[in-house]
This record gives sequence, structure tokens and C-alpha cells, in this order.
Amino acid sequence: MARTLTETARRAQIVQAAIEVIAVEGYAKASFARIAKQAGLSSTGMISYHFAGKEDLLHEVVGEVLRVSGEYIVPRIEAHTGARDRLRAFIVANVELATVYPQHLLALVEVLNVLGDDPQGQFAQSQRAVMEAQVQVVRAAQAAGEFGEFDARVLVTAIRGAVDAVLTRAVKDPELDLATAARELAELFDRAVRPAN
Amino acid sequence: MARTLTETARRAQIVQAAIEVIAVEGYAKASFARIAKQAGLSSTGMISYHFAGKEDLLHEVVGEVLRVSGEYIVPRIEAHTGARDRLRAFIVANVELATVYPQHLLALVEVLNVLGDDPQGQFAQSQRAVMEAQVQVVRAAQAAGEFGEFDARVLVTAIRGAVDAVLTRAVKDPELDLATAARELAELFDRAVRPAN
Amino acid sequence: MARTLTETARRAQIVQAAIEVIAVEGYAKASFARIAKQAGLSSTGMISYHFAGKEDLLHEVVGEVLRVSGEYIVPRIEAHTGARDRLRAFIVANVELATVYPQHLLALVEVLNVLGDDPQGQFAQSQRAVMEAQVQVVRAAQAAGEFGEFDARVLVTAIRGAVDAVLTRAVKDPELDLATAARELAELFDRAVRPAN
Amino acid sequence: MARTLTETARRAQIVQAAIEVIAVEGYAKASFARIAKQAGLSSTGMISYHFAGKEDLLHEVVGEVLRVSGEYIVPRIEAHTGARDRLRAFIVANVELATVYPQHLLALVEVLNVLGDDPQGQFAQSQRAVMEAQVQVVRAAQAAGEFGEFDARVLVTAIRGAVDAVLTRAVKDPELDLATAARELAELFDRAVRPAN
DNA sequence: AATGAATGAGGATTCATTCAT
DNA sequence: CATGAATGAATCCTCATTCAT
Repeated sequence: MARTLTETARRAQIVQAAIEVIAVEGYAKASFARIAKQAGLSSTGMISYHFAGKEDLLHEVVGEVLRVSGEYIVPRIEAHTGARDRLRAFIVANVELATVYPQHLLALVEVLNVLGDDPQGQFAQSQRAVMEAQVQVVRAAQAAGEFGEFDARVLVTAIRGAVDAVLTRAVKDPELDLATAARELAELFDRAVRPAN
Repeated sequence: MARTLTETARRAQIVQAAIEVIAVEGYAKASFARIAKQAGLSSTGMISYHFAGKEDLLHEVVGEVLRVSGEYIVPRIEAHTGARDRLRAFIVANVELATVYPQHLLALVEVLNVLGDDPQGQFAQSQRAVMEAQVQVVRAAQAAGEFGEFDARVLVTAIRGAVDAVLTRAVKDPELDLATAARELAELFDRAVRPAN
Repeated sequence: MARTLTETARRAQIVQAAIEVIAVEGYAKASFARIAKQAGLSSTGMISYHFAGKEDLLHEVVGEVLRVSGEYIVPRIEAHTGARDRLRAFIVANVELATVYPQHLLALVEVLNVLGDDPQGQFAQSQRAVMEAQVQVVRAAQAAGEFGEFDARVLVTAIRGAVDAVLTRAVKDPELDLATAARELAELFDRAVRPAN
Repeated sequence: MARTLTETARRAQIVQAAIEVIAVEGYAKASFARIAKQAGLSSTGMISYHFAGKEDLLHEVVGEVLRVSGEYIVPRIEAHTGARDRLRAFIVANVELATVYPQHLLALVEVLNVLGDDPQGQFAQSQRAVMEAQVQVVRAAQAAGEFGEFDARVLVTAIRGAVDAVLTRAVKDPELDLATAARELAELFDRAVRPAN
């Protein structure tokens, strides 16, 4: 459990390399060999030495992305009070995150696309936990009259999918300006959730 | 070019098996060996015999899904005239498609997630072509005053992502009723696109 | 044994296709699939149907080339009487054969290079038989004082190798004129064999 | 670039095994499986681990043979000064090389027979470069009056082919004494190149 | 006489992982 | 701590051949 400084640094370096490879070349190409090359390591043995297995590495990748994302997104949500402002802030922060860390969310999407398949896996479970929490928040806003009436579960799922899609597209298509896309997507969902008249 | 009856049947059988494997176990597990097993074939050589390569098979998978989807979705859109009705019909038909072919769209999403990465690949290109056409339709509706003002590109991307996400979720989570989710998602985006009164 | 007309024609067609493939793309690429394509056949089954196996086909290829070569070369040798004239005629005819059948000897060289390896094989044996006959002719010429003193076996081997090399080179290198090369090679060996004055 | 001791040793071992297999069983049989067996390795993966691919291995094979041949042949040529003596030494050294390394030149011939087919490949190109250099040497000797008049290109090609043929034959046919064959071949070409009267 | 479908062994290569140093 | 060597299973694919029609 207790990790030395070098150990921690090495792990971070490898995780960073993994994120880069996954984001740029896709999960399928993210072999240990490719990651080692990206990290400037001479052998894949290094990776196996520091991580229990591929799953362990990917788990760390997901953790790192979630940590970084949380650090960026949470304060931006908490800067607002109303549910609609918070939702807008959530969406904008998500998309804008790609400006600061262009690869983190892409890597996350790739990994979860592949490893989220097994419903019993820990990835799927933690994903579901996050969504469930968001569903509760939405329902509270509905109860408070801040949001209209609709299926909270569908909304949360739709936002997740829409954000990922815009992100993926925005990163690869330079025509789509990130800031504009963020604002547009936020407004789009704001219109969708606000109470009737 | 001219294909035998047996040939056509075998190809269809293999494509079907591929769709099943990809949808259920994910693209990563969709090896020739796994697909052959699913199809009840004794060797992977059979697949190589009938398809020029893995790319050829996946191309066929995508084609088959698009064909089936088109047959289901297009008439349901054309049954309506107004842009908002048509958009609702589009979304509902997309999600409901999972009732009839629970695996087709899942397989499509998996394949395009992996193979859509190369921006020069034909998958990415045809994907972009479809989206561009949809963008044009949306812009026409905006010009006609049927939709409000927003970035059409972002809307189209968001809908695609949201539909995929709801589909993926709905298929794996029996709690989410497909018909309800379809209607909810359609209403959600209807609120998002309708003109300000 | 008794072959129908169609059967004979088909075999000839396949042998011809095999010669073309072997000469142009090399023995390694001469798979049944490639040969069938060259012959305009839709399946490799055809080849297996008409030939007992790959060896059978190659045997036929060698036989065809030897037959055609003999028809061209033998009369050109017999048009002369002296041993030195005959040797010159032999070499010139060999090289010039590539003008009429550019691929036949190339194919022969490729096949014998690969299948002549097994010393017990029939290819190696018939090759040795031909050489032995040529050695006898040379020795007779030496006994008659038409050729000088040297190891007949080495001469025959050297001529075979030199002719093949010039042929291979001439076919691929358009700079080397076949007629010139033929004459030059003939003169070269004539100088090598003539008796010391 | 920088290679370990073990790495270098393993590569050498594999190259040696490849030479043996190619020389004895022919290029066609020289699969990784066969080479691994010859080298006493348990898996073909080992070979792929140490070499970038089959081409890499064969390149190394050719390089090794050329290196060994050069070390043997060059000093034996340089021990003489006149062009005719040097040519004789060149031929004798080539053939005698088979006494010391019976398999090296055989392997080289096999590999170049197959891979020299592609005129753009590096094998064909370096082969052509060597020949061109030899052609220049021959022309210089002609200009100096040491050799008679003839097409230098044809001579060089013929010598190469004759040497290869004698080598191939001598190795397989124990009747042909290598030393005798070497001397005979050298004398043969000496008669062919010496100036008239 | 011919065909196309099927087979299974064998091809090179990549993979994550283990282990001795 | 780190490394490079080794492993063997798994990847897609091609091969010559067989067989039912």
C-alpha cells in the first residue's frame, strides 16, 4: 500500500502515457508495448512491474481522469446555486475541460466504452453510482419546481451521451469551437429542463 | 460480384453472428474465433473464405445495421410532415428499434467507436456525410421558423450521442422501459428545439 | 491415362498460367489461388481436380518448358557440325529462347531452384541425367581434339549457371540486349573451351 | 541501437539457424517455426521478439553472409596484383569458401533468388551495386590491356551464375571435389578473358 | 467435367505476463 | 527498483486439398 516516491512518480508517468495513447489512437491500439513507447520506457516489463495487470492500469487511468475532472468541474458547479445554472455550469465545465486536458475525457470515454460492457464489473458499477447520484439531484430540482416534469434517468443519460459525443467531435473536428459548443449544449439542455411557461 | 445462394446465406449468417458477439461482448472480444463459434462454424478459415478480411466483415456489419435501421426509421419519419413531429419520430424510432433488433444498434455504436477513430477511414467519412445531411435538414427547419435558433451541428451531435447512450443503457438496464425512454427522449429534444413563443 | 480433349486443353491452360505466375511473381507467390486467378478460373478446386497435387502441376510445368525449349534449341544445334559451333549454337539458342518465350526458362529456373533441392526427387534426377549427357558430348569433343583439356563437369555446370544468370538478368534489365548478350556469352565460352593453339 | 550481449548472441544464433535451414531445406521451408526448432527455441515468438519481421531476419542473414564472404575473399584477391590473377583468386576464393562455410553462400543464393525478384527492393539494388562495381573493375582491366575485348556486364553476370551453379552442385554432389572445381572454374574464365594471342 | 463450399494445418506477428538478474 | 529476455496463447490470414452436388 505504502508507495515510495519513485513508485508513485513512475505510476503517474505510465498512467499519463496510457491516457495519451488511448485518446489519440484508441483503446484497441493501447497495448503495453505502445504505452511503454509513449512513456519512453524500454520494455513492457516495467508496466507489469508497477501495475498488477492491464485492468489495474486502466482502473488508475479512470481514477486519474475522474480526479482531474472533479477538480475542474465541481467548483464550477458550486459557484452557482440554482439548479438550472448548476446544470449549465456542469455541461459547460465538462466540455471546456477539453481545452485544458484535451485527452483525459476522450480516454475515459474510450475505456468505459470497452470496459463498461460487463455489468458486474467495477467500472460499470461506479458509473452507475455516479449517475444515480445525478438522478437524485435532478429529482430534487424537479421537486423544488426548478426543473419541469420528465424522466430524470433519461435526462442524465442523454446529457452524458451528448456531452461525450460533442467532446469527441469537437476534439477531432477543428471547425467546432469548443467554447461555443459548450455554451450551445448548455443552452440546449436548459431549454429541455426548464419548467413549462 | 455475382453471389451464390449459399454464399449469400453464409455471409448473412456470419454477419449476424458478428453483430451478436459485438453487441453482447464488445468489439474487443469480436475475434474471428469467437464469431465462428457463435455462428456454429468449425474454423475461422470459413470466415476468411467468405470475407476479404476483418475490415470487409465489419463493413458488412455496418451496412447491414444501417440497412435494417433505415428500413425501420425512414418510413416512420416520413409518416409525419412538420419538422418537430419528424424529429420526435426520428428519436422514437431510433430507440424503439432496440425492441425489434436489440443488438443491431449496439453493434453499430461499438464498431464506429473503434473504427471511426481514423478521420480518413470510410466509416468516419460516411458518418460525417450522414450528419451533414441531418444538419441541413435542421437548418431548413430553422429557416422555416419551425425550430428555434441554435447551432444545428451541436444539436445533431447531441442527439446522436444521447440516443446512443439511452440505447446502450436501456438494453442493459431492464429497469428502463424502452418505449418510455423513447418518448421521454423525444419530448426532451422537442422542448430543446421548439421556437421561443 | 487416356485424356479427353477438354481435359488436355484445361491442363495446358493451367500450366500456361502457372508458368506466367512463376516467371513474373516468383515461385513463392505461385499459390493455386494466384494461378487460378491468372487462368481466369473461379476456384482453386479446378486445379486440384485436374492435377493430382502441386507437385504434379509443377512437373507438368517443367515438362512443358523442356519440350518447348528442346523444340527450339535442338534443331539449332543440329544445324551445325563442329563441337565449337554446336556449343555456340546451344548457348545462343538458350538465351534467344527468351525472345520467343520470355517466361518459360525463367519459370524453369525458379521451379528447379526450389524443387531441385531434394537430391532424391525426380527433378534433381532428370536434371542430373541431362547434365550427364552433356558431359559425355563435351568429353567426346575433347577426345576429338575439338575442345581443350578441362573438367567437363565443371564446364557444363558453369554454362548452365551462366546462361540462367544472363537470362534472369536480361529479362529484368532492359539495358541488356538479348541478342548481344547471347552472342557475347557464346563467344566467352568458345574462348574458354577451344584447344590451346 | 545499442544492443545487449544476450541480444546480440541470440540474434546471431537465430541468424545461424536461419542460414542452416535455408541452405539445407530451401527458402520455401524456412518458416519461423522451422528456424526456431533448428535454433532450439521453444517458440516462434522469440524470433519475432528479436527481429522486426521476417524481412529483418533475412536482411541480417544476407548481411552476415556478405560479411563472412568478404572477410574470406577480399584478402585473397588483394594478395595478387594482375587483373587475371585477381580474377582467378576471386573465383577460387568464392568456391573454396564452401569448404569453410558450406552453407553460407547456398543460403545467400536461395534468399536472393526469392527476394531479388522485386527490382525496387533493397536486395536487388545492393546486388546491382556490387555487380556495377565489378563491371568497372573489369573495364579498367580491359583498358589496361590485361583483359581482351568483350561485354564486361555479360562476363560479370556469367561468372556470378557459374560460381553459384558450381557451388550448389559441389555441395550436393560429393563426387565433385571443391578444390578441383574451384581451380577448373578459375582457369575456364581465365581462358575466356585473356587477350587474343 | 466442373464448381464452389468447406476444412484444418500452418503462416507471421502481437499480446500481456513472468522471471532471473 | 528496474530491466530485458522469454513465453505461449491468440491474432488474422493463406494454403493445398477434399467433397457433395
